[in-house]
This record gives sequence, C-alpha cells and structure tokens, in this order.
Amino acid sequence: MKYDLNQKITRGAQRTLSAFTQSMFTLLAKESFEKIKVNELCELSNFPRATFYNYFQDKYDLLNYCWRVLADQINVVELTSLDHKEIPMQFFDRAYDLLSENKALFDQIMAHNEVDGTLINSFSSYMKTVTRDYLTQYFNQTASNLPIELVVNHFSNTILMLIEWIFLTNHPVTKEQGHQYLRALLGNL
Amino acid sequence: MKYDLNQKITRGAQRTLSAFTQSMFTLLAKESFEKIKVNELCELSNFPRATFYNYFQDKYDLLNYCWRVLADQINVVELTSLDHKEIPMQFFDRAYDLLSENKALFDQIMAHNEVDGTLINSFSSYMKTVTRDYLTQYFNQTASNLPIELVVNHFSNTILMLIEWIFLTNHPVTKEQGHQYLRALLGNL
DNA sequence: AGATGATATATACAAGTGTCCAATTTTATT
DNA sequence: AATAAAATTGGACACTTGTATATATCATCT
Repeated sequence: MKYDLNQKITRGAQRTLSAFTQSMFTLLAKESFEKIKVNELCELSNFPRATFYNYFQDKYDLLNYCWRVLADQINVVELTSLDHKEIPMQFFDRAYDLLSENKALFDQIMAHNEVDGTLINSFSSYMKTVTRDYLTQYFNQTASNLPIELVVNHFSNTILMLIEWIFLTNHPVTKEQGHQYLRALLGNL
Repeated sequence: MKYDLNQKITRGAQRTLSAFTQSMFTLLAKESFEKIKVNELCELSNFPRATFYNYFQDKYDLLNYCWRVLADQINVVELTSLDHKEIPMQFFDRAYDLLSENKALFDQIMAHNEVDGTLINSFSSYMKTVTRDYLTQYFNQTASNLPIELVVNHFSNTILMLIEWIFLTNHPVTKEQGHQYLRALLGNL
C-alpha cells in the first residue's frame, strides 16, 4: 500500500480508493483474478494508470485492501468479558454473518476462481491474520501446557477452515450446525 | 505444467527439468522469490528462455514442480494396516524427517522470503494437497458424526501448522515433543 | 477569494512476460 | 547407421508492468 491510511483521508482520496475497490469486486465477479489487468481496473474506474500506482503497489496490493474493507465490518462490536470457551464461537458467528451477507458476491467470485488459486489464498491469508490478532487478545493463558501461539493458530485455522468449507465450497450449513462441528473439532481445548 | 510428466521422460527432458529445479532452489537460497526473473533461471541453467517455456507456464509453475520433487520423497514407504489413530502421527513423522533433511535449505529460503509471502503460500498449498490425499486413503469412516472431508482437512491443517511452526518459524522441537503437541491439539477425534 | 498542500493527469521509458515459429540438434528405436 | 520423434534454439513480437516527472486540478483553511 503506497497510500498512508493513517493520515486524514481526503474526500478525493476516499473516492479513488472506493472506485478501485468497487472495480476490483466487479471484475472478480466476471473473470479470474489472474486475467485482470491494471488497465482494466483503471478503465472501469475512470482513472489513469498513474493514479492507480499512486495508491497501490500492484493488483495484489489492491486485492489485499479489498479484503480489509470487507473484513472491517467484522470488528464493529467490542466484546465485553466472556467465557473463554465462547470466544471462538463468537468469532465464528461474526465471520459467518459477514460471509452470509456477501454470499452472492463470493458465489460469483468462486465461479471464476479456483479454490486453491492466488485469490483465495490471499483471502485466507488476510482472514488468518485478522483471526489470530483477535484471538490473541483473549488467549493470554491456556489450560494445557501448549505454547499459546500454537493454540491460537489452531483455533484460527479451524474456524476459517470451517467457514471456507461452508461458503467457498458450497456446503450449506446453519450457524447452529456450524457450532456443533466447531465444538467437535476443537474438542476439549 | 506444459510438459506431460506421465509420458516416458527422455534423458534430455530429465536433464532440463533437473537443471531448472536446481536453479530455482539455488536462487531461492539467495534472494526472494518475487525478485527471481525467468532470465536468471535460464542463465543459471544454461538454457534459453524458449526451453523454459517448453516446460513451464511461468515461474510459479516451476516452483510448484520443485515442491513436487521435494515432497516425492515422502511417499516412498507404503503403509501396511495401522491403528487409525496412528496415521496422522506417521505422516507427521515423515514430514518432520523431510523438513529435517532439508533444514539448511529451508533456513536459507526463510532468510530471504516472508512467512506469509507467495513462496510459503505455494509450499503450504502443495503440502496441504499431498497431506489431504494421503489421509483420505485411510479415513474412510469417522467415529464422530462429522463429514469426513472436514475431519481430513482438520487433521491436515493441524499437522502442517505444527510442521511449519517448527521448521519455518524456527521453534526447535523434538519429534517426540511434536507428538505430544499433536495429540493435545487433535484431542479425542 | 486566495494560498497551500494534496491529488490527478499525460506521457515517456526500461524491463520483464509469454507466445510463436522455423531451423537445428538430440534421442530412442529399428 | 538410418529414421522418426522429441527437444532445443534464436529471434521476433505484442503486451503488461512499474517508475518517474512535470504540469494541472482540486480541496481545505484562513
């Protein structure tokens, strides 16, 4: 990301960021990520190439920003103190809702992109970071004698594996059924 | 992969495949994957660009083939009937040995490539496929009422997460300690 | 309204990518 | 050793990428 998101974002900058983000999602619904050219994104957004490169290193950079925009919805509610055991479930619920709300978009994306391609890898990678950061806040100590990092990784992986199984490989499952699966997979940790 | 690996591989083809594979590993130990150019690979291998493109779509394709060459060592021994519970441990052991034997290589690679970069994603992705294929052979049924696919994914993810934690982020752990961790993480499934 | 700093734009450029093709060399087989 | 199939080669090509720079336009503040 060439543009500094921490500074005050001007109206023009916001317009540009939104335009490119929107264009990326539009194109992803129509063709594979590999085939998308920076020129296409610029034409659809009505901005010259130079502007694109003012904001992003390359299309991967923009893609990452897209996930960020999407996933930002997930952190709206701050959690008050909760039973430790319920934290993963809470996060699963939020991810479930997020993907549900954007189900149409993801369905279209999956129609043009391989499950193990660059695009989904990028999504998984971003979500993994978000999930780990979130869980790390609440897992200061663990009952078992396992390194905390391992436990956090394991919980993140499991939650996301289930989410991706449900929404990206089209295995419709209710939220309650998801809870059952998650509980069974995570066992007594 | 443009070249058909199922046909009889001629001496010349084998020489070419090996040369490019070797060059890729050599360069990965020296610089990041992103910086490696097809021209570099060709110069080091003493083959013209046209030959490279006779075999591979692009450098990502070659990278994938490299993982294949590396991981092929893992499947040497055929398993006889074993206790179901021991299958994941067996696979962990093989992966552990494979990474141990190539520890020097991976250490060098990690010195120039990010843990969450394209390179490691590609490695993870390939290993995940191999692991899933392997486990699927032996997990025809599961004790719990979970979909088999979920269980296989979960086991693969956990084994690989641990392997990567040990070898790619440099947390030295003995094989026996690894077994303990794995047993704790997988619980009673 | 005018000054200032941020953003947008046009254009040019070097470098890398991936494809194609026709000629040549190597290899496997008889 | 002759033959046919397979692999290598060099060169040309269109296209995409990412950078750089100078100028123009916009937004915000006093």
